[in-house]
Order: sequence, then C-alpha cells, then structure tokens
Amino acid sequence: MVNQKSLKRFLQYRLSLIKFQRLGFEKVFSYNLGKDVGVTAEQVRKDFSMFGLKGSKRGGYDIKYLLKTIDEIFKRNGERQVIIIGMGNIGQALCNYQGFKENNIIIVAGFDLDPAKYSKKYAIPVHSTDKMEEVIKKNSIRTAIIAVPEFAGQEVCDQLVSLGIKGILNFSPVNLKVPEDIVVNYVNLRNELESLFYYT
Amino acid sequence: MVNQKSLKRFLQYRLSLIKFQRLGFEKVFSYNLGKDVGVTAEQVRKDFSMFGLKGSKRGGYDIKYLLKTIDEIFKRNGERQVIIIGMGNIGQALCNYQGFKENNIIIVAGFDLDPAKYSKKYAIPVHSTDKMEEVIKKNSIRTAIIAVPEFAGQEVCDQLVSLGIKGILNFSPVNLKVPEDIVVNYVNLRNELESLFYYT
DNA sequence: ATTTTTTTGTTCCAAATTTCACAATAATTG
DNA sequence: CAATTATTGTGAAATTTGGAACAAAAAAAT
Ligand SMILES: NC(=O)c1ccc[n+]([C@@H]2O[C@H](COP(=O)([O-])OP(=O)(O)OC[C@H]3O[C@@H](n4cnc5c(N)ncnc54)[C@H](O)[C@@H]3O)[C@@H](O)[C@H]2O)c1
Ligand SMILES: NC(=O)c1ccc[n+]([C@@H]2O[C@H](COP(=O)([O-])OP(=O)(O)OC[C@H]3O[C@@H](n4cnc5c(N)ncnc54)[C@H](O)[C@@H]3O)[C@@H](O)[C@H]2O)c1
Repeated sequence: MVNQKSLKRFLQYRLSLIKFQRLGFEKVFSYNLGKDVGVTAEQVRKDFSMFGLKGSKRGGYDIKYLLKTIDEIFKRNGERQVIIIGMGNIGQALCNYQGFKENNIIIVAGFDLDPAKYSKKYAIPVHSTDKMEEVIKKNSIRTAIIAVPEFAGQEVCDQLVSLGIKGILNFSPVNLKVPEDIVVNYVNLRNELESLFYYT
Repeated sequence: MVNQKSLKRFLQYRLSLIKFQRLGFEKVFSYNLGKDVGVTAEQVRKDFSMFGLKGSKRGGYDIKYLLKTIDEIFKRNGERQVIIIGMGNIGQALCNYQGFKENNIIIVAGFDLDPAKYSKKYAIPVHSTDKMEEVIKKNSIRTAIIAVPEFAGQEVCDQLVSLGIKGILNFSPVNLKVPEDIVVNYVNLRNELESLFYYT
C-alpha cells in the first residue's frame, strides 16, 4: 500500500508547482518545493523517487513533466465524480465550492433524508437517498462524501459500501467499520478546532 | 512538545466515553475504548499514561474521572472563544454548526472584506476586518479560523499573529509561515477528497 | 486465605517515516 | 577540455510511532 502522507504531499507539491509555473519558471529544485510546501528538500526527493519521478542532476525537475505525472497519479484527466450524502451545512458548503469544478472534480448529486433539501436552490441536484443506487450505478461512481450526523454515519457508510463505493471522505465523527479494500479519509472539524485549546 | 496525534485521539476517546456513559457504564477497559475509536488497547493505555491518567488494575478506568481530566486538558470549563476570518461557504457552515455551542466553543464573530457579508442573516455577528483588533483585544481571543481564499491566507495569518492569536485552524491550501509558538492545524478539504482518486 | 483471572502500566521491540550523507552526474566556469 | 560547482537519487542512520509482552496489582473465585 502506498504511503498516505506522501500522497497528500503530492497535492501540495502540485499547487506549489502551478504557482512557480505562473511566475514563469520551467524548472524547480527540491528545496524550492520543500520550502514552499513546508517540508525538507530530502522529503521532496524521497517522495518523487518513490513514485518514480525523475529530475536531472544539477538541472532540477521539469515543472511540466512533474505536473503531468502528478495529474496521472490522481487521474486528473479522466472523470472524477463524487456524491454527497447529507446536504446540511457541510454538504452545502462543499457543493458551492468552485475549486472542485476547476480541478476536474464533479459533484454529481447530493442525497438527504429530509425532503426540504430536495430543492432547486443548490448547485447540484439533491435526491432522496432511495435514489442513491440508481445514480451510483448509472454514473459508475466510486467515491462519496459522508456529511450526515454522527448517529447516521455508519449506516450510510454501510449502504455506500454495498453499492460499490470504494473511497469515502467522512465528516461524521465516527470511526467507520469498513472492509479492507475501502479507503476512508477522516475530517473531524471539531477535533481540529478543539485540539487548539490545549495550547491556548 | 505534546504528541499531536495523541491529543486528537483524546477527543475521540471523549466522544466514545460519553457514548459508554449514556449506555449506563461507569467503567471502561482500554480495549473497549480502543475498539470503538479504532486503535489498539495498548495505544489507549499509552496515551493515558502519557497524560498521567490512571486506571485500576483489573478494574479498568473510571469514565467520570477520565471525562473530567480530558475536559481539563482541553479547558472545557473555561471560555473557549474563537473567531472566523472569511465568511464564505466554509465560514458559514462552521457558524451554523450546533455542535460547537454544545461543546462549549463560542464563535464570537466573523470577519470579511466583502460588505455583502455584514448582514444579520448569520448565526454570529459579521464585521469588517478593520474591527478584528477591537474584538480580539476586548475578548482576549487566542484562537482563530482562517477560511479565506488561498491568495489571502498568509496575509490574514500575519494579521492574526500580530494581534496575539496563538492557535489557528487553517482551511486555505497554503503552508503558513508562523513563529515557533503559534500552532496551526491544517484542513485541506480538496486534498482529502482528491487523494481518494488515487485508489479509485 | 489462597489461587486464579483479568487488566493496567511500562519496558522493550518492530515498523514506518524522516533526515543525513555522499557518490553519481549534469551544468558551468575558466 | 579539465576543474569546479550544484543538485539529484538513494542507502544508511536516526527518529518517531505503534504494538507486543509481561510484571504488578486488584478483583474474583475457590
Ligand atoms: N458543520 C460543521 O461545521 C461541522 C463541524 C464539525 C463536525 N461536523 C460534522 O459533519 C457532519 C455534518 O455536519 P452538518 O453541520 O452539515 O450537519 P447538518 O445537521 O447541517 O446536516 C446533516 C444532514 O444530513 C441529513 N441526514 C441525516 N440522516 C441522514 C441519512 N441517514 N441519510 C441521508 N441524509 C441524512 C439531514 O437531513 C441533514 O440535512 C456531522 O456529522 C457533524 O458532526 C460538522
Ligand atoms: N468550500 C469548500 O468546500 C472548500 C473546499 C476545499 C478548500 N476550501 C478552501 O477553504 C477556504 C474557504 O473556502 P470557501 O469556499 O468558504 O471560500 P469563499 O470564496 O466562499 O469565501 C471566502 C471569503 O473570504 C473573504 N475574504 C477574502 N479575502 C479576505 C481577507 N483578506 N480578509 C477577510 N475576508 C476575506 C471573501 O469575501 C469571502 O467571503 C479557501 O481557501 C478554499 O480554498 C474550501
């Protein structure tokens, strides 16, 4: 299995590379990237080496080439579709975010139990959860965002897994029990905020 | 410096402990907590030992005592005030979230450059960024959430630091340059989602 | 009261991750 | 074109993190 941390660093490298490219650079050195992203130059080189990205000694790395390869790693050229379960605060914030479309990520639809959410006022169509199977199958969707309250997290997760979802971004503060081959990324906003109060 | 990961696990332990308490339990064993939170029992004991939390051999840990001590670690009994800079999608989602108030976290105010955001329709007062200093000083605020676009992240961060903020939750996809004594927690939603496409 | 069982607390061990160190080599300089 | 310099790529060392193992102690059983 691939190193999760390295994987997320690549997305930071990508942002940084685009920044350098906009500034007119064609090459970068490991320490340029490292400094901008907040890791050591050695870390950058190790990450690159792990995914087989090559630079030229003394000449550094070619930005275009790096971007192209990173794009391949994250399948940026294919369709990258995702659905959201739970169209409350978080679900709405995500579907209004422009940065996904700009980065080739399509939020196909939202799902909710509450009929009040099936309105036209959202950036994406919102359906009853009964329709999940249909939408997932029709679009061959493999990735989903769980943004339902804590008590519903595991239940929704089980549904998603049974419908063939392989990758989950989970906002509910629950440790999800999933089969081996399912990848879950956790975002626990309350913990991220609250842990700051330890220091302050 | 304290182990960041351990710190965040404590908040998960806390949630789990409350769950057990609601179910009528007064004691837990390390493996109960571990199973629920998704870590090993050894990890739980190690974490507890690191913060000086004591259990009784064969009797396990007293839930009330654990909760009380964890509450102290995160200063749950004092005022836990925070401000949000950037009242766009994320800023609004956060200020509408009930779970903060329920957990003794008060979002005192929001700040934005855009006057269209200074309306009464939000759950918290929203001011011009000019007012940041006044609000921070008056309430002795030490914790802030950055929810502005990428290009403004570092600038806002510098302002906050100069106004005495010590802990930052940063949603903008930038590596913030901060003095040693400032703690930053990063939430990069796009990376969390996009990294899933590596697998799917 | 003694033995057995169970669980903590901690030391030791293993795995994963990061940093160091340096040979290899490409670019630059003289 | 030889010497110098800068930077990559990677194997070894160091660090960090998590897991295993087990003695110590408390509870339960006999
Ligand atoms: N909003 C935040 O700032 C914030 C902060 C910390 C944690 N969270 C967590 O993120 C998650 C979402 O938060 P939110 O503020 O968006 O919640 P919310 O209550 O605003 O929205 C949840 C939505 O899920 C829907 N829902 C409930 N059960 C469902 C089910 N079984 N299937 C489909 N839809 C269902 C509800 O109808 C509602 O629309 C929660 O687990 C919350 O704990 C949110
Ligand atoms: N919304 C999402 O789902 C999402 C997903 C991934 C990343 N992000 C990141 O989170 C951050 C916030 O996202 P969003 O969708 O809420 O953005 P948004 O554009 O909806 O809101 C940003 C707000 O910040 C304000 N602002 C800009 N410069 C400011 C300044 N210097 N001082 C004060 N206010 C300022 C703007 O007026 C706007 O109201 C961004 O950095 C974005 O990249 C958001």
